[in-house]
Amino acid sequence: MDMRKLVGRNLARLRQAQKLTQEELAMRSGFSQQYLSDVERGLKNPTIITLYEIALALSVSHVALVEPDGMAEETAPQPKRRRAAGTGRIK
Amino acid sequence: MDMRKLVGRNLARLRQAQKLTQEELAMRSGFSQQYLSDVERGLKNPTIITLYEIALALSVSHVALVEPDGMAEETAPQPKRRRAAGTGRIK
DNA sequence: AGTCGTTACATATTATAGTTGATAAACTTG
DNA sequence: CAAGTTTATCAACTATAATATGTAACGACT
Repeated sequence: MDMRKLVGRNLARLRQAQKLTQEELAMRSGFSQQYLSDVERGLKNPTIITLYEIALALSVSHVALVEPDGMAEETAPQPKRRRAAGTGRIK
Repeated sequence: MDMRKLVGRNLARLRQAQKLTQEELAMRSGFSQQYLSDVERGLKNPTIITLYEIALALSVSHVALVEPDGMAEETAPQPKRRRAAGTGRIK
């Protein structure tokens, strides 16, 4: 299950349904057209606040952006989050 | 509408409903107890992948973590996303 | 073919998400 | 009440999300 792809598909579908271009949504949301393009193509892992603000600009519920859309899932696994970082404290 | 607080409330409620400690959820999810504590208290702005992985560890749908929970919204506005960054290119 | 509108691609930078370890504070239990 | 358990808090670090800018590629239309 790839959340980036799911959210991307939902976003693209909802935007197109409203006959909006990415540029128009960009202006409404304050995100750049280039960023929205990446999100729609599943290349970005947005935060929940970003999700909400995009939904707001689209006048839809943020839930609509994360709901399963009935598309067949690919066999590729969900991209994982970041790996291990610093020790958190100077030893 | 503060997404961080909403997700935090949903997470805490669902976790407690399953009688899980943050430590146990931490072990199941691979996130640290400290991080989950921050998320539950609305102090973190997780990405959609993080959202999904927490939901997976809780054996609930990720949608359950973002659904409105009927709590009265505070008058404080949604925290905004990040501000302007670099110029993107050496001029 | 040329033009226009739209989307995709590239790059460098900054802000912040997520990690880690330590530990204080709060809560629960016997 | 003391001890054990759970959650909250702090701080420093690394990885990455988001920004800004430029522009290539694509599709539609004349």
